[in-house]
Amino acid sequence: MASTQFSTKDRILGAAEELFALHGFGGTSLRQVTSRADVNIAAVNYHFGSKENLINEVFRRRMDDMSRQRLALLERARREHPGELGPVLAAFVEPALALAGDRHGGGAFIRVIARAYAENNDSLRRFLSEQYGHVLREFARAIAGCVPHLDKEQLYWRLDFLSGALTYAMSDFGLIKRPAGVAEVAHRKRAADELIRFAAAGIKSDKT
Amino acid sequence: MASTQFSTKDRILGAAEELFALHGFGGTSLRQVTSRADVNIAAVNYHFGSKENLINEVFRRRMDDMSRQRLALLERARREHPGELGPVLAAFVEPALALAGDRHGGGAFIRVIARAYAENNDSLRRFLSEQYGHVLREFARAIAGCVPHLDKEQLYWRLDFLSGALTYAMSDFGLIKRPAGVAEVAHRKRAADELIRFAAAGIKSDKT
DNA sequence: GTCTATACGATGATAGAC
DNA sequence: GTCTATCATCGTATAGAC
Repeated sequence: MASTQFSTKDRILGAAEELFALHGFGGTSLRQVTSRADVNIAAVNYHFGSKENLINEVFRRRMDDMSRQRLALLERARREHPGELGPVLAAFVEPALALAGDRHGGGAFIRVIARAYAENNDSLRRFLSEQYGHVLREFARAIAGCVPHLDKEQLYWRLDFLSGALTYAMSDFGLIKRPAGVAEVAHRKRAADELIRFAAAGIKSDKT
Repeated sequence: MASTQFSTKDRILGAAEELFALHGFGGTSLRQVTSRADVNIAAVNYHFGSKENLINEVFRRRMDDMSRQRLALLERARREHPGELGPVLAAFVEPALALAGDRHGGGAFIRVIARAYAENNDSLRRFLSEQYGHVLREFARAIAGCVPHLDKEQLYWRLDFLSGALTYAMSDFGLIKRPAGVAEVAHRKRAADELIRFAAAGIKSDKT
């Protein structure tokens, strides 16, 4: 079979990702997805079972990749800059912002995360915690090693604040918008640098 | 008329807020809303014109109140603690966390906010920016007065990070969970104190 | 002014033929 | 695996009762 061809399943995932990013979940109909992917409407239910599950699979494809990048960068930071907080934060922040800024579905990705907030009790949240909780715990350990005076509870508060700030930055929801004259890559780099500086100061802040 | 009765309009708003929090905008049908509110399906279009406008009005009911509290506390902070960053941040953070912890619908409201991210509702975004942007700008001015060395762009980045961390804290999404033995009010106070300290250090951080 | 009954086109999902 | 056909349900609109 020709390697230039994608499977029906992959074509659906790709089309869904692009459309979700553009118009959101509710704003994207499966008929739009299957039309863009050039497959029959019923194929999405055959391969994914439901629209809900299709959304989860779009998300997983990106999240797995991001987690690998984060852990690889974290290991490098520990090796090359032991005891330094900045490189650890960079390992956490940069793969996420790179993904959010990726034109191919990054927008969809961040919206799935936001949905996980909202569905406070739901299976998506459990899924995230089970699949990717070890990544967060690894970063908690690394940060604790850089800021040993911090007690554990306070460290977790500050990790939560970092995650929240990062999510917000990824979502482009706030005051800051990318100016027309600035390239996407440069904008992401700026966001990462600003966030790392902000969070480093916050995390190092005195206990009392 | 009896004051113990809510109007049709209010019953629709209340039912919508609860259901939006539970199942999202897309996941909540107007028929579910009107069924819970015990009104006819057509009443929502009569009173609100569309589902989209109903969503906006659900936001307005909570946001107007929170914005008033924020601005009142901000004015007091400027009067009683001129030049101090902490009280300004407290004026921004505390009304939001109080709303998130309020048993009367506020808890539902924060989940509604997360839904807004998740579903990338552009018109809701525009609505929020138009209606409440002046509050954020007022805080930007106040913070700039406390940290004059910060240039404007950097200030806006940091305000976005603060907003993100605050939203995350409001949602109870992260690693930190309220322990069973801690009262809701005490947990909110702890969250506010931790966030104010974290953000103050981040905002004051040196430019380079 | 408020509200209801009802209808319309589009959607997500499913069953069964191929 | 993929299709066509079909179904319940969705948001919205309208006509008219009180």
